Amino acid sequence: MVKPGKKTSKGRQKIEIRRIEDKEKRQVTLCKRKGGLFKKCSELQLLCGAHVAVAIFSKREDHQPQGSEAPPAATGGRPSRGGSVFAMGTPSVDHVLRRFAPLPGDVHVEDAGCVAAAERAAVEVAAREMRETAALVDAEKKRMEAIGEKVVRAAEAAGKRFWWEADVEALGEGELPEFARALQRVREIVQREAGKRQASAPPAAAAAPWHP
Amino acid sequence: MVKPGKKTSKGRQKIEIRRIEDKEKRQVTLCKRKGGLFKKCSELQLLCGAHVAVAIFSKREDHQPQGSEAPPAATGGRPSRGGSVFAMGTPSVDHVLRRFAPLPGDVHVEDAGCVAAAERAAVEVAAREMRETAALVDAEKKRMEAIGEKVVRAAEAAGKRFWWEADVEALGEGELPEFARALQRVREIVQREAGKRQASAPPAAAAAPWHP
DNA sequence: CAATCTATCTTTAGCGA
DNA sequence: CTCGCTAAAGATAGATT
Repeated sequence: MVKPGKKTSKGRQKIEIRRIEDKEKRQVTLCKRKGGLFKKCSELQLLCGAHVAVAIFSKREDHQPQGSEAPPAATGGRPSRGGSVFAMGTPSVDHVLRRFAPLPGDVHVEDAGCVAAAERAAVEVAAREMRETAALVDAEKKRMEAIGEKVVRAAEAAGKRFWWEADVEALGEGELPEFARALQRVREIVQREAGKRQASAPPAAAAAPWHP
Repeated sequence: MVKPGKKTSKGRQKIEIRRIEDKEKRQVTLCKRKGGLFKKCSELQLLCGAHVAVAIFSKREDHQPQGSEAPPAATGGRPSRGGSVFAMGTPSVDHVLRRFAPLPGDVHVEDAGCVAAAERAAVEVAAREMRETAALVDAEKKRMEAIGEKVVRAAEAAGKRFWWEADVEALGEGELPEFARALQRVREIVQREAGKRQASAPPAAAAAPWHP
């Protein structure tokens, strides 16, 4: 049955494309538009056969005056760092994975390969985010800034865009099997360095390596 | 003046979300929806303060029976490889950069840092694309496949997602200045390998390193 | 937070240029 | 590949559950 005279809602209202000040509204809008954006990506891939990768990084809203950097294991294992990252890759339909999500268990991997692209973007954005977050926190400010700066610098130092992109360019399309090989070697180096650092570094604060 | 009786268009028609078979329509739709998607991203960033990275890779349409692998330098310097990559990063408004675009000169860099995220995604997708393209071409099929396979393998070999992402995880948020250092070392290695390859490889076919 | 509902506001399919 | 036009399809702000 229809309900003739019941005009319940006001319908869609026009809004300016400026930052939504109301924290709650902003959160709701993010949630809704995130879904819409993913749908658009999915459609674009289906309609045109294009590959699409998208990543959304929401800043953490609260900048609670730190001091309670105690491992908030209660939240799910992930400490209070950045916001949440939502990413989607093609051709997977709506594969959403939440890195740094409040719930560590809600990650479903259907097609690791396809997700890789989005993952990359997500991590990159996350890295940049760290630097900005550092501006809010004060205790680890310097350290964080140094990290962010270094990462960015490494990119710029490569000449232009991103170091490995430049490499790909140089290699061209004809030859780059060595590239893959070097890639693995890199990983070893980085991990070794990471190992050193990890060994000498105190298990301080909220540095829980979150178990997937 | 209005033109009262002139109903020129049929207005938006409903379509199914399946691959558009008509090549031309597909192209137009890609173009339009790409714009819409970028706008959505821009709005999301402005409204919610979120960071967004998106990359779109359009496959090359024609799978012309190879045999004429002659350097198509006439097209603008970039050879006939993949399709086009359109990427956008935040907080830059609508920064679109066309990697592998037909016109090598139309790249404007406003904020390298912000674009990095999108760039990453773009390159990643491009890499994957190469492998698929290989399925069409026959002459270089094996070589291309090997490349794609290796890259993907390198990623998986890292344990999970992508090699450097895993590294970032391992490092946690507390320490990773070494990461940046290793990153630069990587670049050297890769470039050295690339140099070898380039030196020994013939200046064959369409391997023009497109000058930015 | 996520799902619904409704009345708009926004995007875009089809055609041309 | 991009841009303009028009009208219908689709997305979503605001309120509610």
